[in-house]
Amino acid sequence: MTKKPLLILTGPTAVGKTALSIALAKAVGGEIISADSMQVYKGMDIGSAKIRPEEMQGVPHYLINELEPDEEFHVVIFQKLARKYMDDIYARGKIPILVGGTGFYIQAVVYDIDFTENDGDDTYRRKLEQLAREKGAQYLHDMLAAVDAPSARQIHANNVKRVVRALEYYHQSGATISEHNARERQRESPYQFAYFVLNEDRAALYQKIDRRVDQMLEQGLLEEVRALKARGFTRDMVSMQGLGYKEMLDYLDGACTYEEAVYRLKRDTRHFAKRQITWFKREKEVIWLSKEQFSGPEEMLDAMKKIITEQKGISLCQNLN
RNA sequence: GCCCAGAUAGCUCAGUUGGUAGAGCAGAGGACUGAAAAUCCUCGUGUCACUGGUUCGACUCCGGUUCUGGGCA
Repeated sequence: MTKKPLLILTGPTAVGKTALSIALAKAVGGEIISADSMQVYKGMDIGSAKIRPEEMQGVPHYLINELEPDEEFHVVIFQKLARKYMDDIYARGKIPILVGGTGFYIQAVVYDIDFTENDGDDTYRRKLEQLAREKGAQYLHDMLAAVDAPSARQIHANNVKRVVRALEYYHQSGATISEHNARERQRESPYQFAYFVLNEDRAALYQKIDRRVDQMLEQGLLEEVRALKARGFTRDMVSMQGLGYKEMLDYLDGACTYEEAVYRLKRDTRHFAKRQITWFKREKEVIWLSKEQFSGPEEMLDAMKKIITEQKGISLCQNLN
């Protein structure tokens, strides 16, 4: 059986994924699944730079506005839902396009990473977190070293989240996460995929980020966050740890000045973009699209189509959007 | 014009009794396999404003010059 086609369009925040994704979807007969950890939440529009309905131009989008900000969401849920939507899209004879900046989510789908060994009960995790607070990060790391030395060597003691997860994995599966990771790393993708990473000159990207934050503020980011706060959403929720939300919440709570909040939002968004790029550099089989290499969007789109059809052997849909 | 305080890494500043310098931030690189817009790790040579002098040796002491704050006229 031949592998099913899958297109991926990603890149650092603010690079221009959204606009290109619509053009790509229309050109190949695709439907878009958002691979974004923040755009799933309803009411978080400005801060997450969510695509507006009128910008979609009739291209179907999934995993946008599906959850309330206090609902649970993480890779495993993402993977499950993305697969479901992909099946629907294949059934309709269309090509799914993963669009978004969350590299971890993309990896989970593209390489079909196995996450089934966990039971969803988080009492042990809570206990570990409590231990870390009381006895320190080193204590927890020592616990890990006792049961899974290779993981302990790979994970820095200060990285409490990683240490907790490794211990949790061992507790629930009886196996070590280091072995699991090594195994999953060998996986071959079940898809015939083209993984595009849109990128541009670093200085230009940083300028765009600063400008986009200013635009978000003009569009009413503060009001958006104020409304979320009024509905009772707080910093301990994953959604409220998103860029733009945590900083504005700090300001609204009186923890810092407005200027300080804006400064941090810009700075941390730049840091985030850098981390995203680091992730994609490590990811194998990616196709880098540097904006500087093309005269414009049309030329870039032509190049993408060529790679998709000729290099990847994916045939486009006859009934385009 | 006079008095005082500064002038050290892109920015904000440390620098002990003279032995050619170090933090935070910015920036760069990296990790990541159930919080990932999260979490974590690594990376610091720069005419110590300029210029004379004292000294074996000056960012450090003394003189002068320039500039920047603040004060007094």
